[in-house]
Amino acid sequence: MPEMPEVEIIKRSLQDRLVGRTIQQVDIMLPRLIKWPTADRFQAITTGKKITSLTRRGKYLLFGLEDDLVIVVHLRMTGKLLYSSANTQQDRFSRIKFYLDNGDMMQYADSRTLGTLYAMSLDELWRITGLSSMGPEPLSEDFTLNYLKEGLKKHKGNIKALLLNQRFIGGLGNIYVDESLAIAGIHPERKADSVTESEVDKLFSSINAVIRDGIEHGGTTFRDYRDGNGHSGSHQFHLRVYGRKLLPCLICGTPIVKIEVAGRGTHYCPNCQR
DNA sequence: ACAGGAACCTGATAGC
DNA sequence: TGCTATCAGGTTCCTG
Repeated sequence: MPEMPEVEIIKRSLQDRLVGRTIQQVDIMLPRLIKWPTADRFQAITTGKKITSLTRRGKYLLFGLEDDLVIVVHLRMTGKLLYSSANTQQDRFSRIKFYLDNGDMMQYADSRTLGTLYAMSLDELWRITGLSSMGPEPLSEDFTLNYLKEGLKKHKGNIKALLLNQRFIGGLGNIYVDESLAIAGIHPERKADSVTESEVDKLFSSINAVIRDGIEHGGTTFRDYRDGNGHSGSHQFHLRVYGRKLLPCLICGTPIVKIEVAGRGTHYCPNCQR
């Protein structure tokens, strides 16, 4: 469900409330969500630990704990982290609860149960391949125009699949890729190596702009995305193509088309994007 | 290298 | 109303 802007907002909404708190109790209602180590070990090594930091890498959240331990969470499609008082009615899809030393809790809720959680020491993070092999993120120093240019040049496949590949760029997902391509005027089925110099320039700035705007608007709430306090974002009101099938393009009025590319629903303007 | 499909899962919604 | 099909902000693995 969430892409990098949504995960960033979740991080910001939880950071101040969690850092410094101690995890007093962990209830795991759905053990198979724990991918490392076992659910029992996860519970044993996190219980009683103080949370020392909360950071994000791509779509992963990393809860730093004392003793150089870390809890890693990937929300996949429908995962949520919700902070509340411990006696609040639990979410309908609550799967894991972290009870804190101040009488509050953070629950991991997930309707499709595709999310993944890990607990390990910092020097074991290499075990999470999606994390350790992740490419540079938009808005970061490592994500340069030249990196994008060279990467596109080397790829024979279509550009949408490449932009979705987290090894190439960390954090982009289906919505923000469609939006980036729309602003840059590039058809999602274009071969990556066919993109021209001036198009790469536009794409580079559109990727950064779309991610920056997404964060500024508190994320995109299309269905069930919420931040750590249960609040919706508003970037859905700023989307150019995603979810706008048959609606007029905001630039030229041509109806937005929806097709399948790289196995994902893909929206674009057939007039503006070539 | 790359495309396509399946798998992991469940819920909301559209269509009949 | 009730059944069936389709789709979903993600990632990984397998086959051709």
